[in-house]
Amino acid sequence: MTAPDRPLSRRERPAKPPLTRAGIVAAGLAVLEAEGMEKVTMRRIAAELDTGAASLYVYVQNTADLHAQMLDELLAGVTPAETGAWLTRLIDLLESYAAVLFQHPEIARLSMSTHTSGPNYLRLLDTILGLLGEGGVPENQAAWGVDILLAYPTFLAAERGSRAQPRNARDFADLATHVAAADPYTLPHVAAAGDEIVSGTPAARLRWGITVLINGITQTERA
Amino acid sequence: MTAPDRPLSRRERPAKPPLTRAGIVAAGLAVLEAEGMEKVTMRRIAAELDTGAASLYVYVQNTADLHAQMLDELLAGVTPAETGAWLTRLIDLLESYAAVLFQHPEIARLSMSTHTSGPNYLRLLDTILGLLGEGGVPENQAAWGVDILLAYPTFLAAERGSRAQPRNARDFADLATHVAAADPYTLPHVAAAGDEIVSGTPAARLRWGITVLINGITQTERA
DNA sequence: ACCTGAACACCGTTCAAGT
DNA sequence: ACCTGAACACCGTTCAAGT
Repeated sequence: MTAPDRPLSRRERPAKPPLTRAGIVAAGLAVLEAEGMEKVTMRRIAAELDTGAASLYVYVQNTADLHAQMLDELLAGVTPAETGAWLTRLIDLLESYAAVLFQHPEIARLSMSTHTSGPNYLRLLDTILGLLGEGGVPENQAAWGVDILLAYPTFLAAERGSRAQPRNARDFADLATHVAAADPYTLPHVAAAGDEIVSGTPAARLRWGITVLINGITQTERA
Repeated sequence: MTAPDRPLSRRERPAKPPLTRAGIVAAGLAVLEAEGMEKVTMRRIAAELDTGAASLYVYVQNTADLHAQMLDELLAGVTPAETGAWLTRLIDLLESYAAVLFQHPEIARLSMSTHTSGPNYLRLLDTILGLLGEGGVPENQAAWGVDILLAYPTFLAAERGSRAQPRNARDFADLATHVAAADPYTLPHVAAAGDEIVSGTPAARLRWGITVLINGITQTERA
């Protein structure tokens, strides 16, 4: 409405913080929180920082690089309890990892293709290895086991993260419908199991799943 | 070079097969095979079928719908052995599922966000439930277990599918580098486990992982 | 009913030109 | 060295107009 008829001088313009890699990642997370992953584009983030998309390329290699950085930043919040039995600490840690991913299913999806070896991810890996070691799991089983332990929360989150995601909700309802309508002749076992297949809250399935994985890792020797 | 100076008449033009949903899915798979997932776009597929992108929307709701359809089509090749012990048949089936996904990591990645409840997916579900039942696994454990059994191959394929994928290969090498360079003070367990973490062929890790999951599912009661 | 071209509203990334 | 605007080469999806 009251647009000035000349460009603002440097003194008058609101101070624009300098671009940094961290600032770009933070802006990316802000957009993610506010508008979801599909709005996390170079152009949108640049707008957030009051600049052009091209300017970001001084600090960020490409979109994949940015996404990996964002994921690692989110993992900063995943920390273990300091006391307690190794098993409860491990389950808690994995549930907290899952919680972060459930809040950001799009990032969970991304983390399958765009890996991070950022400091927070490595710390998480280290903590899990430590806990498995405490539980007496042989080192070679633990080393391959971490991968499996991190995979399942990621998968569950990607599959049905809680963020309002019309497409995904519809897909799952779709599966439920197909399972309910399964022809007992062509799909006898699906028809027999019925609701059981799609039953349970994500939290309940996660908890059981984590136990399954830990039991399996503990009890399965490597050839 | 020798372009005709008038449009070809209907008789002269090479016969153009009519558009069908199946034809569009097949064209999508052809493009996937030839040029990779990132080229599987509405426009590219339309070009393949000698038409415009808009024409596809008569048969396909949107990109997600198309992708789900493509995935289900790929699963047609995943079929179980007819004889043998339930355990070896189950392991074989999961390895064959994994093999398909390893050849199409981009589809594996996609299948996390875009679900299919297509006929082939449901058949796979049914077969696995049947085999677990044969193995004496209680029905409620089997019903939640299928999800876990299908998750791990998907995750592994998405993570390091074999198709030439410069970004992914670099990421994994990156992780290996970080693991190798892990500071024994801040990351003691990673440093101790060292190479072990990134060791083994995908096939070997997959086989051990499947065994881990089956053992866990068999031995973990549901509350 | 099916098909089409053109348009709309976007993308990531590069690059020459500025400071 | 950093920043910018403009350009390049794309996207998915919609829609009025044709057959």
